[in-house]
Amino acid sequence: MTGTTAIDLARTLESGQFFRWRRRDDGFLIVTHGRAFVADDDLRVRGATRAFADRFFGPDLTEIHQTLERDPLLRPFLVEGLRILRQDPWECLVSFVTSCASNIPRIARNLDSLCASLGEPLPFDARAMPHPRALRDEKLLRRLGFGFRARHLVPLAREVERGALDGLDRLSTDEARVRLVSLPGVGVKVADCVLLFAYARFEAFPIDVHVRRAMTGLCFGGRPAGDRRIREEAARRWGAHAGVAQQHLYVRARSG
DNA sequence: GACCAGGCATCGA
DNA sequence: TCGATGCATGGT
Repeated sequence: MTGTTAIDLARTLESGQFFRWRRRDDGFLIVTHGRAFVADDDLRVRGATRAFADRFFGPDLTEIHQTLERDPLLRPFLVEGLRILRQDPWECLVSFVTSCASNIPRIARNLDSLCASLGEPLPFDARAMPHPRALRDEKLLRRLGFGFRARHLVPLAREVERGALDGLDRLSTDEARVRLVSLPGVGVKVADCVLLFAYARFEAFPIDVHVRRAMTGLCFGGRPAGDRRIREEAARRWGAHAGVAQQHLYVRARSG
């Protein structure tokens, strides 16, 4: 038993939760947790242990999927094989601060530039996400194309260096969110992405423009609803699995 | 040349 | 607590 049943790797990587991957002839190059490895559609892995890859791929969601299917409103939005990856918290934090008012190709490009410029070399010609102490120069980040996002990244890195993420995994989701939101450049949406994609808090429900549109159409008859009501509705419908539902909604809302 | 993008911080009502 | 605005830049 590998723990990697029922995963569509391509669909999962393309779902906008993780940006440090690239297609190759022989599979996908994945850079995470300071390492680089290659995985193919059959989940054969090179450059990492089975256990490392499986942990990154996240837990099997078959049971959660079956639970979500019972919601007739959500059922048409569900896609097969979509996982919630388990990312490195710092790497995930940088990624979603960078995602602010951006788009997936640009986010990936920004992060690649950052890693090429400041990251340690890895196998497969990859570069790691730089350590927080390496993010010292806002002007460099602006030259790399981060725009106004550069403003927060240096102070954010300093806070992380001082231990802002230490022990976060032992806090409740609400407590962890409070701490994340206190960091520079981190609002509720970015915090929820980090909680969902790095800490496997499946109750976290990031609301971006696509999910907001999908939810107002789905649950509020197309009438505008505040994020507070959307969050309450998601919690009421899907509870501890709201974040998983969110990722399906996001994928479908973007692909049409 | 608007308009929008996996938002956040700030300010005024 | 809510709505408007500025923030950089690239794509449509």
